[in-house]
Amino acid sequence: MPELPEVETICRQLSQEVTGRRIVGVDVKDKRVIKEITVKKLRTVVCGKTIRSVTRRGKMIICGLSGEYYLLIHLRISGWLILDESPQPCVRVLFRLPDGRSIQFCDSRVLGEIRLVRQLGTVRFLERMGPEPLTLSEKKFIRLFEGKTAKIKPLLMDQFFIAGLGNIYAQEALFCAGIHPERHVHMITKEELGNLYRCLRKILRKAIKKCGTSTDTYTQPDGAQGEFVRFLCVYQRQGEPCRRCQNEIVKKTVGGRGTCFCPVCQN
DNA sequence: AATGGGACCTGCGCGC
DNA sequence: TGCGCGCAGGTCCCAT
Repeated sequence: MPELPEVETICRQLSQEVTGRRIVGVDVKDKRVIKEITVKKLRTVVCGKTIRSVTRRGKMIICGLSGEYYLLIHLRISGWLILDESPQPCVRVLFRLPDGRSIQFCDSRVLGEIRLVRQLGTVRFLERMGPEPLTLSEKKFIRLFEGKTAKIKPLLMDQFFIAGLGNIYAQEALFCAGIHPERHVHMITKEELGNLYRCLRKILRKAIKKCGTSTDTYTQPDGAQGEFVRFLCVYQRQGEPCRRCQNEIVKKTVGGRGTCFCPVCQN
């Protein structure tokens, strides 16, 4: 699933490859991924525009275009971006570049979305989004939890609480910090939250360094796999031995989401 | 106000 | 072999 490290990897690679290039064509293969505007309008506006930047906020990819337009791309569960000359499997939209390559929005489950806006401030999802975990002090991180009572794992995955975490990295961070995913946050000490903060940042940094986690459809824009999958401790490891204590990793539903953890190391 | 569940989707793996 | 079912997950939306 594309979460912060995967989206960061995509943005870094794309930014390097396509910044300053012109979009010469937009080919929409599946209009379901285009939200809020018509395909015609998207094509009319985007054709001829130069890509000024490729950045992200949380899991949202923000592609700045000339003429003060922003292309917003959310990959949701099964989306990925490929930069290539030949059309890829599951491609839904292609943005053609002058050199023959296209930025290809691929998505097997068609839950991802592309939007075009003039002002980022008008996008509710971006406006309400919580802080970036990698540019947040420990003090501010701990302060986020004040007055909260929810279970820790659903809270970490709440984009309005903190940005960029999904089911993989929330689980991995909790394992690292030795915290049970169902603990209610008011029962977690400040020391434990400090530990969680350090675990979270360590894992996100390492995952970015390894160019993300390829478990399902995600690949980097150049087609390479994300290598963090080798370092997963709990995600999709139910039934396998805990890397720390050798007891069996279990899986249960927490806040409606599949959640793996070590019942011995995490409490 | 916070939480839970369904809808959106498709591909895959399972049981029969 | 083949069919149908359930599950996977991020976000939105509605109900409680």
